[in-house]
Amino acid sequence: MQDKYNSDRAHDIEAAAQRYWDEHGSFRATAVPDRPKYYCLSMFPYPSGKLHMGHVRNYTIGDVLARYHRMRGCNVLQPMGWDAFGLPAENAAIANKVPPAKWTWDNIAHMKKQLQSLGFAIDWQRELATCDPAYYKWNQWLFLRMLEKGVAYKKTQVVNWDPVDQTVLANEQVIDGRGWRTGAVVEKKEIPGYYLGITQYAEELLADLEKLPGWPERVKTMQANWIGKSYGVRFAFPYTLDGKEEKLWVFTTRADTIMGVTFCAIAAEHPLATYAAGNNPKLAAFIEECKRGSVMEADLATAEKKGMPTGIGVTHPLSGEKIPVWVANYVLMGYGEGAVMAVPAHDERDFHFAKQCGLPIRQVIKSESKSAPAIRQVLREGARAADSEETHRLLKEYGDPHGAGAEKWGPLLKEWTEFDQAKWKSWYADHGICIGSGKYDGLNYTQAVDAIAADLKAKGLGEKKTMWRLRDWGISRQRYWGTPIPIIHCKQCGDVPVPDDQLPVVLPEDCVPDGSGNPLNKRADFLNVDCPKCGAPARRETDTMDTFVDSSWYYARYASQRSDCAMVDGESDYWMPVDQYIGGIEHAILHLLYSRFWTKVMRDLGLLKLDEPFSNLLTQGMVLNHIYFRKNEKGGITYFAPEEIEVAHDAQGRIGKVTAKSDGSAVEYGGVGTMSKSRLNGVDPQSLIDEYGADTARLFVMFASPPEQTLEWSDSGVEGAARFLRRIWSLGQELEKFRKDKGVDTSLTWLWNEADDETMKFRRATHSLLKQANSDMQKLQFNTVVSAAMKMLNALEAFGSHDILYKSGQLGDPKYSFAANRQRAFAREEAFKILLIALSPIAPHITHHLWRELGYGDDILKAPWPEPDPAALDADEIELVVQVNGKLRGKLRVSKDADRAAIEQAALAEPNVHKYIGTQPVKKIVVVPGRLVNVVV
RNA sequence: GCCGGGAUGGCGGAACUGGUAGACGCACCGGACUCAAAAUCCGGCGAUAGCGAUAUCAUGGGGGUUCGAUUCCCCCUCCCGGCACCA
Repeated sequence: MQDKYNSDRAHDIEAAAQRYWDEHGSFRATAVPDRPKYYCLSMFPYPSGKLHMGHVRNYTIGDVLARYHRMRGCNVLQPMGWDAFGLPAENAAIANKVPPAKWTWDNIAHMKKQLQSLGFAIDWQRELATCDPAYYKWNQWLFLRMLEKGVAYKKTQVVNWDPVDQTVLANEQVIDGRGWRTGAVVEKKEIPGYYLGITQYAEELLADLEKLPGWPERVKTMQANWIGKSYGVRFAFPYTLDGKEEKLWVFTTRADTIMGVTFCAIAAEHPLATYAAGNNPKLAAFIEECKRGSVMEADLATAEKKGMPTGIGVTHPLSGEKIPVWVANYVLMGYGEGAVMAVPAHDERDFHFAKQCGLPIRQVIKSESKSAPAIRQVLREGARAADSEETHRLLKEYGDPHGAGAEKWGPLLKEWTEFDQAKWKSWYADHGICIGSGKYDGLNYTQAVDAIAADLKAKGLGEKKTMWRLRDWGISRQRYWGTPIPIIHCKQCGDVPVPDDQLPVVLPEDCVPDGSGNPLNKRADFLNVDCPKCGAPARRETDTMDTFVDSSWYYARYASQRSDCAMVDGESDYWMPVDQYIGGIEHAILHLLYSRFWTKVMRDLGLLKLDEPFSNLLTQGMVLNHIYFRKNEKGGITYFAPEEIEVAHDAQGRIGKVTAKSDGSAVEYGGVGTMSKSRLNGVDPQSLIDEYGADTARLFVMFASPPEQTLEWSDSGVEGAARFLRRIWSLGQELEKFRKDKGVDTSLTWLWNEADDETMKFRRATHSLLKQANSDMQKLQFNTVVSAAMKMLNALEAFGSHDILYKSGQLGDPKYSFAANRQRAFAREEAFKILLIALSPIAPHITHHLWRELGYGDDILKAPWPEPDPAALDADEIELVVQVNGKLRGKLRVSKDADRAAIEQAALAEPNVHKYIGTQPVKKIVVVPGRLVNVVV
């Protein structure tokens, strides 16, 4: 074995380990029906060119889990692939005049090499790229099945349209109302496109979130908010137009305020607005203005309230009053009915609009007492809660809820829990008792909504209804680099699906987009086809699918034999669902929601046998780095890369003066932020691998912070990780050297009766650290797993060395008996093995190497994961903490089965305890077994 | 505005179901080795007082429950993230 663990050594052993895994097919996954499986999946990367630090973090987390579960005895599947369609390839093509296909495949080749150099336990035989016709064929195939089922359909939508590029722009590509590339004023345009009926699954998508205890709460709430279920009443305002009876439908969640309606507001796109504009040019102009506005929702939210009267009046369904109808820019055509009842007294938007336009405001709700928090506190804590005026008042009025007042509190309690459970958010702020509402006066929210809904229903003018925020998923993109939508447009037959036997519709790969429109529109060979129905010349659809389609089911494809005859096969029944999915929080809604939807569709088509694709989800935090900059006189900012910076520290270790290496003058420190090109604070993982090797990179990334939190980059932290590996190496070298030199038998066995106390203690430390590491691994808290490994190494080093143990060729430091020395040697070897195994998922190369060098086995991957030895953890004596009035006053060693009385007595006998008790009488003694004694005086 | 998550030394972060706050690492300080530096090794390292043993104060702020609170409850401040004319 070589002396030093340096960069070259690391690269050598890493390459050798990777070769070993490759030659042994170590990570090939085969379905074995009876074996427990673990499907570990990291979100596949977009092949942008090279890996970034986020990838390293993401895939290291996945790899640690894959290796850990494998050593725990699971049959592990960890695949990898490429989310290879998308805009960046087109932009690169425009910039470099290279076809997107070539650019993409080149990037894939490079990034694959980088991934391999990190030693991930990936089954590369299952690799897939979504731009491969063999993959996207099944996008097309499933799309056609959806069409048949009515889950996919065609409709005309309003989009951002760049008139110069002749293409649809995503909301993010519209900057200040102009196209990001052309600078042309973006138009709102209605164009036809294909939609997937995700709303048909809204109820299930919401309800099934409960089946996902292994998902982070925040992701689930984000999805729930996105799906946006709201309960309310849909009802109509009748009116007469040109002698005909018509109805203006609206939706409201606040039917209790219906008697406060002073006008109705409709969206600019509402049919009634179009009608009213017919003989009102001013209104027509206003409607045009509204339509031209940005479709970005955030812009809408901040826009000023504007509106115009239509001149049309409708009848209030309950009071019979005449209500004017206004066109208002704050009403969205896409939600509900595109029309609302306006109650300025109890709705903020209506209020602002009414103020702006001089419309009347009528209060119909009296706020209930603002005592909800107080009620909550009283109900929870009873009579003790009287710490505010409000709780005092309530207690005085009703009595103790857990005592005499229980009966009076009953209804209040019931009401409160109902409100709480239904998450009726702003109960005390907004909900209240009806006033000025005729027969509804005195009713609370629930009662009023019930009564009003019933009355509306009786008149045939409305009923309770559930509304969703979720909209159907538009998948048509006027883009080249994506899955072609398998439709042929025929003059006679209309939109004809491409027959299954003609799939895939292959995307021509030699196109070079020039930035103006979709190049497929210029490809006669692609465009012109015969109608599959009538045979007449027809035109192929040139829109491609949203790339989120590609990523909605790739996990199921990995889990199958990737055959040309089936989208997925029986193998997926074995592997699915994904046991652990790992990826960025930025996918919390779109990708994860689409995938859940897609899985349900595939289930309904009999392709998959599960409701949810991902059992457990880990959303890893972003990677941050320090930001350094200097402001120039004009206010511009110049950024400095961290390696161009010199940081001075004061005697306390605080950051002092920060200077640029180039000119030695001061630079400002801007804290930490995400790694970005513009701020020059990115770190290329390749440079890290080149300098230290993969193990150091992996170790640092896992140690620096828990996986869900942000990770702050630190060069000295990386150095620290490398230092730790060097120490492990030296220890391994010491163990090996001793064996070679002394030729001593390594097959020692543990004989507890030969071991001395120090050895017992050392072994106890080792096994309790193992216990901690195991539980942290289970909790996915890898930073403390590393910390446990570091503690093991510290303990090992402190315990002495084999050099001393085997001095002069005989087994023994003369201080100890021969037998005791043998046990010391055993305990060290055992601890080192445990350390290597515990560390192996995180730093697989060095541990693989040392395991073999030291003759512990052929392959550390085949070593079973160790469990702590209960006998080692068992101590005859335990240490108890002694407190007086809850303050630490001393420590106590007692026998492990000392009884309460003995412990109390021993505690009272402590001199320091005496000192603090003094002459005060002892009130009571709290004994927590195995932990502490607290003497209360 | 609504929803979610946070706040612990100079820094990243530990603390199992309420039980020794600050593990582990980084930075910093002192020492050994060295002609010297780096590397390595040994020691120190929350604040205040004290030569010291030790004491007091400390987990964003205020209150509460408890023998005991970083942990549970109430109120407040600040930070981060998501959604946002959703009727």
